[in-house]
Amino acid sequence: MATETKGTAGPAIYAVDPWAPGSSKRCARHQLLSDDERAQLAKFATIVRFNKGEQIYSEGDKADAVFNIASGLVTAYRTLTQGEHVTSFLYPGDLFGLSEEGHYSNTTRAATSVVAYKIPLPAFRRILDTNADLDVDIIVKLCEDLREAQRHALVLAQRRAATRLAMFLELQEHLQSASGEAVSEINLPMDRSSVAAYLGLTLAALGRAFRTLVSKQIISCRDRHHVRIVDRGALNRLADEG
Amino acid sequence: MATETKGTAGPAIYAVDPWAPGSSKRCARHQLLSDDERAQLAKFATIVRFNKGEQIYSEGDKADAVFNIASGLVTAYRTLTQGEHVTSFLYPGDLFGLSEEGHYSNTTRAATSVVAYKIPLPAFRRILDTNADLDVDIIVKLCEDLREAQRHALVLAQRRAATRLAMFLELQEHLQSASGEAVSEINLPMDRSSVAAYLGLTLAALGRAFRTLVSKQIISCRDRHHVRIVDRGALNRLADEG
DNA sequence: CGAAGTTTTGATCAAATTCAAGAGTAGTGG
DNA sequence: CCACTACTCTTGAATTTGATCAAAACTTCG
Repeated sequence: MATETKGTAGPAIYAVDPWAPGSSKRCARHQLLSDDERAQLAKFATIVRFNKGEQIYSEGDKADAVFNIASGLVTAYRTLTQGEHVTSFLYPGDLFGLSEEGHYSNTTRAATSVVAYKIPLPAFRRILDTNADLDVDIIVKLCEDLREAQRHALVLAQRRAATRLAMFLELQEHLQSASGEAVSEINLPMDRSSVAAYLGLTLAALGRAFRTLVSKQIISCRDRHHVRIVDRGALNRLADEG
Repeated sequence: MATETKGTAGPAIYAVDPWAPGSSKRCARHQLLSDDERAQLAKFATIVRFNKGEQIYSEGDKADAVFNIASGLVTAYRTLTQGEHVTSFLYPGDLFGLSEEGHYSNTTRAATSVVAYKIPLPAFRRILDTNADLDVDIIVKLCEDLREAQRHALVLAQRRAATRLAMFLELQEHLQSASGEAVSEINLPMDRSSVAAYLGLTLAALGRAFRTLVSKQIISCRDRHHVRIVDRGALNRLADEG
């Protein structure tokens, strides 16, 4: 596990280059920030650690800092009268705590143990004001987040549970391959109930969807957090033909 | 076909102030751009007009310009094998065509007749590079778009059709009140099938949902594009308790 | 090992989809 | 101005699918 301390590497924002002529490697994410930018941000950032299950901030809290994940997985969610809705899963290189108007718009919780940079909002704004390049980086990152949220909506618009799961698995695989990890197996660090809440399904329906995909020989599960794609063609068909 | 003429007043981007201390008027949107910024953008912008139903750009097209709506309603959607999924409805003051990586990520179509500013991407990037304030404005706008997309996902995560419709109506009303319009009646310029595609429902299910809300005396429909809220309490309850 | 929590599985019930037909709205041209 | 056509929208009946409720299997952790 990557343990970082103050002043070594600094915050990092990973994203695909949006201006690139849509050529060869459309999917590779890379570090947006220059060493100088990282150093500048690091000056004001503190390293914070959260244990699995610990809350980072709550929906409605006064927003006083933005966070940048160094390692671990964060779940962003909203609490409704009838249950939880998971807004997004946040990975290393992601920036969060930004999209608000004075108050955080959702609750965030460490899904695994998490190490993150915490940057006070005033400092962050000051850096934004003085560093035009960083502005553009943030814009790039936000565009990516926006696309991601739209993809999430696309998943939720699907009728069949198996389709939603198939799309989710492809999404996760894509995320992992884009960040350079090995893709022989899809890693799902979050627990089932979070996946269910992300996919707008009950735990029961999600379980059934997994069973369906496994019994159709489309995927196989080593354990609850490791899925292997057996028949990619069938998975693709499920994902885009509904 | 779209006719173009040179800009007069200039682009305008409307959004809520995200840094404002979460005090009194949390919902009011205002013009983000200064006169100077608008003038600068106007120098490179052309005015384009689209008739109802006309396509503005297609998913996958090379992204060569961003658009800013002056008047009218634009529908952004993706085409799937099984039908259309509406990503978002775009209103005057909205900016679109930005969230891509060299290629547009969805298709846009004029839902009514539309007047928009078209800003070539190279010029837009140049302005971004030289104008730090504009960067921040774009960031603010993107954060708002992101929240919007997340709200959309929240709507789609709802199980009952009547709930989705209730949330949609509240969203539309909120949008209209935030832009200063009268709110005695909710205006739905788009057609039913677009609403259904936005809500992830079939036309049939949406029709039934409307009928349910009307028969329960929660709303009343003057015609297909004008809805009045009769029992706001009940609508709220439906929207947040599922 | 045992206990609390999490996940799978099963049977019933409610709700949306599908398919098909009927009403309502434009929009066109005589 | 009305009638005609094409289109959009609503309504109805049968089927599919997920939710719900409840119980059993599996994990995890003390």
